[in-house]
Amino acid sequence: MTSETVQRRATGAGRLSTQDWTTRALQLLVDEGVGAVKVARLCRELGVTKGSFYWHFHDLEALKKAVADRWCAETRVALSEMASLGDLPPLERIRIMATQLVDDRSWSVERALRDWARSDEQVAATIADSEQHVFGLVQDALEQLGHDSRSARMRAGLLTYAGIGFAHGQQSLPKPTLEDIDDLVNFLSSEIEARRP
Amino acid sequence: MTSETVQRRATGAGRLSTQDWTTRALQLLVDEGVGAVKVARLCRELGVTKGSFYWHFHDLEALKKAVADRWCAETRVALSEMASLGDLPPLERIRIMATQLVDDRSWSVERALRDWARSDEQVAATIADSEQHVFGLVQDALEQLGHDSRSARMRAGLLTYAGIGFAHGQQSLPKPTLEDIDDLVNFLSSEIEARRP
DNA sequence: ACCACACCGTACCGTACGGTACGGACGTGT
DNA sequence: ACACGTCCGTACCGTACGGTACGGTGTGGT
Repeated sequence: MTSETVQRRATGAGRLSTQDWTTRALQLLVDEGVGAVKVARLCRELGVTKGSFYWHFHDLEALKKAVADRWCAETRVALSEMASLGDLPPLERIRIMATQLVDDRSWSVERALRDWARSDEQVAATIADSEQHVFGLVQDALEQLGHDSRSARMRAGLLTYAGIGFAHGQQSLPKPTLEDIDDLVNFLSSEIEARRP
Repeated sequence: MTSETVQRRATGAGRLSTQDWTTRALQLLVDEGVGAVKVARLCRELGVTKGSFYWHFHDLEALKKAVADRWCAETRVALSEMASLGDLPPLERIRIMATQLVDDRSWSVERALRDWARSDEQVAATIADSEQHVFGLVQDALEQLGHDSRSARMRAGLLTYAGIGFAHGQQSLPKPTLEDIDDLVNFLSSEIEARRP
């Protein structure tokens, strides 16, 4: 039933569902920031008027909350999929996460959602959870490689913060290649050989 | 003359200068994001009306440009001060940069300005310059420590991205202590001992 | 004393936006 | 065929905002 509705709206005809609004709102949010998600703008892009919007949602906050709820759910799914990599060797887990972060277009929604989090508690909480989750995965992998907790904590934090930074960086710095990622993973898993005075 | 004007405005009396507007605008920008810097809001907080604003600036864009110009200038000064660390030992240079990044409150303006950069070309360009500059400093320091260019590039990118990420991260991850930074710097300057199969 | 200018207040306009009230079209079950 | 609920269009309101026009006020120079 819902799939049919979405299908019809995708072709331009038919009625709108809640998901149609949230998807378009999320797209607007990613492309042009929080300030671009407005009622009139959404209605114009969906080919409807405000009468439709205020039938589906009580107000703008309700729409934003729906978007946040949906994104939080999808993020939880993605994180659980990451956790299901537990049977792979630790080095491979880290490599996959690093590669996925760089290669995927997920950093664009990451960036948009992260500045939305400045004005929305729920989004901020979900992002914080996401950070801690990734950090924990990397830390566990490093500890399984024989690193003590202090070393694993430092290196996992370094990689996690670097991932966040990569999402927010301008494109001024050279984008790391697959070889760079290999170097990086090998580097992160290496032992400290000697300290220089 | 200007100092007197600023002084008097700081105590509540007197006329306003251009700097009074830019400082308050920057403060608003940092605290509540780009959407909070409005004419009426600024006038209310400065105890003036719009007649004053539109005498100092032609429109809102002019005010934003003034803020951007001023911040860009201050950033250039900070970067040149960083470059004046050239005579210090390389490890110390990296440690100072890392410590300053974590300890200082500069990350709050960093974060605000970086999402402003999404809608402003000048701000985006300045941030990109800043990134490349920091990256270059770290890379040079690592090369002076004997690392080949490929290794230095990877490690400098890792640290730079981690710095950006630290500015944008929620406070969910543990804030690195001074000891953590020591570990981090030692780790970044270490040699790869052995690769695990 | 007077003038000129920097600085600001007052009043006003156009527009964009969030939100409301209400009616009409369309399908669906009986 | 009838009623009912879903979904949306139309018209309208209040407000907040960017911007303009113009008059007033204080201060420094001559």
